[in-house]
This record gives sequence, structure tokens and C-alpha cells, in this order.
Amino acid sequence: MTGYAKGRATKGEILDRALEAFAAAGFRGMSLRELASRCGITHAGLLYHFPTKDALLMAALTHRDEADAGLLRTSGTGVEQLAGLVDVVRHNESRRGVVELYAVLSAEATSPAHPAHAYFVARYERTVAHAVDAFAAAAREGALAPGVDPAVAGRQLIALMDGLQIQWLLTGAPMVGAVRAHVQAQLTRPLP
Amino acid sequence: MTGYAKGRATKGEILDRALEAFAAAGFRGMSLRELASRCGITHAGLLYHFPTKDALLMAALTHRDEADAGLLRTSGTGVEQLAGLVDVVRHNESRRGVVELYAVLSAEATSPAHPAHAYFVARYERTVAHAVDAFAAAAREGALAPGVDPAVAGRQLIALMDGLQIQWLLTGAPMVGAVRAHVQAQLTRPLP
DNA sequence: CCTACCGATCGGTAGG
DNA sequence: CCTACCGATCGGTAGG
Repeated sequence: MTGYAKGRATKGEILDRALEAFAAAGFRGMSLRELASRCGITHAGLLYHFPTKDALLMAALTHRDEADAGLLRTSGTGVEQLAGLVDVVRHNESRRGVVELYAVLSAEATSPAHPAHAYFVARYERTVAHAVDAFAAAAREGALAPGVDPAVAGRQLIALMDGLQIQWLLTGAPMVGAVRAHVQAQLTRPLP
Repeated sequence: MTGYAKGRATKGEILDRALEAFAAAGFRGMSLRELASRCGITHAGLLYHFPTKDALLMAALTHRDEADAGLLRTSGTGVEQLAGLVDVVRHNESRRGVVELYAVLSAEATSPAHPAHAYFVARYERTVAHAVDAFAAAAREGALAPGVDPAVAGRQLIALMDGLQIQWLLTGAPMVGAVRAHVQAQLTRPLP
């Protein structure tokens, strides 16, 4: 019982530190030995919990997804869903590590040989689909500005968020204002 | 004479292949020995031309900049400058390697310790400034839609382009349509 | 979970 | 430009 609970806690801490390490150095640049020493174990101990470096990466990404589950599940109107996406951007400005993680790994993972390539392809399809759904719902509410195509607007919004993350990481330029202005420009009704 | 001219040509070819290697593997993941073998020399031979790996990266980025010089220098009206940016996106869809290079390296270089960190900070300031200038010129022409702030619109456009590059690399989703639609939405006059 | 090891590979240098 | 080397580090495994 104690051993099991302690084992799970340790594993969760390892995954948190693995995310930081992957964010800082990417997949190739991240060293099992350095991460292990940050966790107070040896790199062989790390490989006792996770059989390979690839498996550790996937476990860490799944761990991150579970921690963020429900972050986008704001059941509400289309306009409210879009406001929720703006809130996510605001929230992201308080967690550089998470933003860095996705910026670095999604760029790395564009290579089909990358261990997380399939994960990021699926992640983008899911994220873009969520944004498209939000704009489509806004259209049904009559809140969409004339000429706005939900399919295009959804892809644009996710792209804008990703691009602003790079600029924010590099120069510190704030993200929220630019995202909010862009979303508002697609609507005929003010964001809450 | 011959030696000098041949030396320059070889060096240019090395830099072209270095760009491909950095794009595929990032800075850390790129190996001098593998690049050298692609160039038909040893890794020590590579270090005869470029004293360190850092120096090779910077030389390759400068080489790339020189090849693309003038790509943005479409002297014309603000609306024409914006159309020129859309043309760059169209052009980029025919050179995956270049798009991959900037996507991978700009994400990596968000870390202040990265050898190209200062380069990418300066690059973004320059690129965003160009887009802001284009929108400001469009404003002076009376071509800007009401409520559009050139400073915000410039940052949004560069961010949109970067984000769409990630999506294009990952899923193959075309970039030009979404960029063109976004730029058009900021204007009161049709793009050429 | 550790010690001890494996083969492989890394960037860089000496010396020519 | 090459050969030959340096110390360091890598992911992974055997065996406990």
C-alpha cells in the first residue's frame, strides 16, 4: 500500500521533471543521466520505471495531457468557448515551461522519424477541430462576422496562438491582447 | 585563383548541406561527422573551415540570409508589400527544408543559452517590424479596415505565418489560403 | 532500485 | 585538408 502510493508519487514527480528537461533541451538533447540526477536516482533507475527514452517521452506527454484535461472543456456557447481559448492563452503566460515544451517538441516532431510525430499530428488535429467547432457554434448563434469561415478561422486561431508563443518566448511580447483582438475581429458580439 | 574560387564554392556547398542538417536534427542533434561525410570530408576538415559548431551554425544562417536577401524588398505600396508577404508564404510551400530550418531552430533558440538566441531575437524584431511597416503604409493609403492597429496586425501576421508552418510541416495543411484570407480581412481593398 | 559495464558517438585539438 | 587522438557523454543491458 505505502510502497504503491509512494511509487506512484515518485513516478509523477519524475514525469514533471522529465517535462522540464524535454522542454529545455528537446528530445535528443535531453539526457537520461542528467534527469536522473535531478530525481535523485541513477539513469538505470529511470530505465527501471520507463523502458526506453521514447517511452519516457510519451509517458510525460500523457501525464501533461491528464493534468490539463478539462482545461478546454468549458461547456458554453460558441462565443464562450472562444473566450475560453483566450483564457488558456492568459493562463499560458504564467507557465513558460509548458509553452516551451510544446513549442520545442512540436517543431522537432515535424520530422516523421521523431518518436512523438504521431502524437503531435493527432494533437493538432484535435486542437484545430476544437477551435473550428467553437467558431461553428458561434456561427449558429449568429455571432460570426460576415465572410468568416469556421474551418479557416479555427486553423488561423491555433496558428496565431502557436506563433505568438514563439515571439513571447523569444522577446517577451505579451500574447493575450493579440489573440483577443483577433478573435474579437471574427465576431459581431463583444467577448465577455 | 582556381583554389580560391574552388574554395568558395566548396564552402557554399558545405553551408547548404549544413542548413539541411540543422533543419533535420536541430543544433544539438546535428553531428559534425555526419555532415562531414555528406560533404566528402572528415569532421576535422569541417573544423578547418569553421572553427566551432557554433560558428558553423551562424555562418549557415548568414548564408541563408544572403540567399534570401531581396525576397522582402518589394518596393511598392503598403497593400503591395502585404501581397509580397503572401507571395513569400506561397514560395515557402515549395521549400520544406527552409521552413523546417526556421521552425526547428527558432523554437530551440528560445532558450537564452542557445548559440543562435540573439540571432533569432533580432530576426523576429526585424521581421515583425517589416510587417508593421507594411500595415502602417496601408493605413496611410486608407486601405486598412476600421479598428486595425498596424502594430498589432504586424505581430499577428508573423505569428500566423509561423503557426501555419508548424501545421503545414506536421499535417500538410496548405498555408497560403489562410494567410491571404487573414491579410484580406485587415484591408478595405482587394489584394492584387 | 543500484553497480558495472557495453559499444557508439560526440566536439575539439595536435601535428602535420 | 587528413590521421590520430583526447576526455566526455550517450542510451541501454546484465545481474543482482
